Amino acid sequence: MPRKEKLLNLDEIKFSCGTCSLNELCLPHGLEGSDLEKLDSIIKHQPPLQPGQHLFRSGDAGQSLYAVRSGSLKTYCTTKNGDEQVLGFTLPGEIVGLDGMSNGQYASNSVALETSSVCQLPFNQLDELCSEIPSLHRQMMRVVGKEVSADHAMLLLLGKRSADERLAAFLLSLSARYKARGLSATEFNLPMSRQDIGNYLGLAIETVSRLFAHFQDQKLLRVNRRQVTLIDIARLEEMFEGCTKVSSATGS
Amino acid sequence: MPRKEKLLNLDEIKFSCGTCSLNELCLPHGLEGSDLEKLDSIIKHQPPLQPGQHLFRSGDAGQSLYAVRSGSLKTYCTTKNGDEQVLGFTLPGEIVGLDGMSNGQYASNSVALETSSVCQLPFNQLDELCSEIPSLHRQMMRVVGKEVSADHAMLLLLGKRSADERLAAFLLSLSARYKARGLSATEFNLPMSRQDIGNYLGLAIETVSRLFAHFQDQKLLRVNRRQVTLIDIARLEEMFEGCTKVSSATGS
DNA sequence: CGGAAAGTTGACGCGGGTCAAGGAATGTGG
DNA sequence: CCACATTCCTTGACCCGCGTCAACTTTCCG
Repeated sequence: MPRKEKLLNLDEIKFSCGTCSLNELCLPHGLEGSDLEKLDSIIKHQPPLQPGQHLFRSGDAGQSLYAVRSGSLKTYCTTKNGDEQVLGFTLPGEIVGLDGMSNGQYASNSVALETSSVCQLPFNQLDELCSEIPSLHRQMMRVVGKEVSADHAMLLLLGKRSADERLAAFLLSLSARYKARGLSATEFNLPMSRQDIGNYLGLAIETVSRLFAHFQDQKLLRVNRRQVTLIDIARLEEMFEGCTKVSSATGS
Repeated sequence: MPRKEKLLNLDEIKFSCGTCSLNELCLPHGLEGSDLEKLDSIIKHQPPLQPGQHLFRSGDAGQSLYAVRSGSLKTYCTTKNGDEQVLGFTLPGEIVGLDGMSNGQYASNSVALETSSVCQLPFNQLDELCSEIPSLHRQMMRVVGKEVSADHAMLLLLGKRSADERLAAFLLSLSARYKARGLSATEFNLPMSRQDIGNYLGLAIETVSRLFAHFQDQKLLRVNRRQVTLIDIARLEEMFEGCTKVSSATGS
């Protein structure tokens, strides 16, 4: 099948950190030349994930970080009595799987919300590379520090903020992250369901739905199912004055 | 002043990772011999912190991690409108300051709850040492992964759990951490105020007070101001079935 | 076309926040 | 040693934000 082979080759060319448009947002940020190639050489590529397909599950003997290349993921954990807490959403250029570094198995689950592809970075090879390339080690630490900061901002959100402040913060975070990826800051599709949003923000799904309606009444945004248009970002920000920006782990 | 000099020498001898009883809980875990000495050599010691004294503040150009040697710290962040969210409490052997790794300044504040001493670990020297000692790099990653896992467990707690489940989880976490340090798992002093507990758990101070009274009525524990005696740990755990254990960043 | 999943909207009630008052421990100056 | 203030904690009364329950609509998908 020569046709398939050709496609694979094309993929391999396209999937290098050096030519990846997310480069600056992602782990390679700050790396150059041969260092970039070394990082490239340890990355394993996989067939894209289908919606609903898991990248890893809690308890999996996971030994890799993953950088999202396209699509989006949802990370969540579950309790023994079965209910689920959404921990975050991962957009292209962001890293997922950090909680697997503690003891060799993941403490959370990660599932594709849409068709998504990821770059797999095995821990042990990444570790080795970090000794060779000091700036990679430093970049790893930055990514990790960012994740910790983001989680802390989220703790503040859940601990102190009212329902409308939470939703405003969530939309602003998405907006900023899309903008950083060269997409529109005001018009985007939500990759996740109301269920997921509510769960993530510690709110009932009905509350989320009502808040969207309420925001629309106030001319803060327009919303039609998953299509959102932010109209008055300034007032949304004002409404949410004072919280550190909520974002996921990224480079830089 | 020969007397002072002698004291200082004693301190220096006592304050080495090799002889520290927290060794196994802390960053040096897994290191031996000369590696341990190298780590020791980059640690800066400081005069103990007094209650209420800050280790660092949000925005400080912080360039260090800190390992708590004795006492306890509270980490918190603030919003522009002034209110405060407690992010965690740090006990001996635990690491604080990870969120300073992302961009060279801390995103949170850390303050001593009682007289406390810490070991200061400058990032840049730690980075260098990580290239030299691969197992230190791996241990750093474990510590960081653990912090992320703990934060995720906390997100679940705030997002999904009722007030009594939150307090039960908090007490069990403290109990387990004291036990790991060779202290009693059933009798301990709370180093933090009701205010801090409530803030940390996303509850009003009055709610915390009422819950303590309620738990006491149910013979789950005895409490007198900050002195707590857990009577029925099994029922506390049952009450909190299903949440991952909440703990702070530690070694191993 | 039918059945399920996702989203919306309204009615109701409870968990826990808020307000207020008072007690207990600790500190401070006389 | 005592009056007094201050801080920390407790307890009660009230009430509101948001969860829960339920009915309905819309979209999705085989």
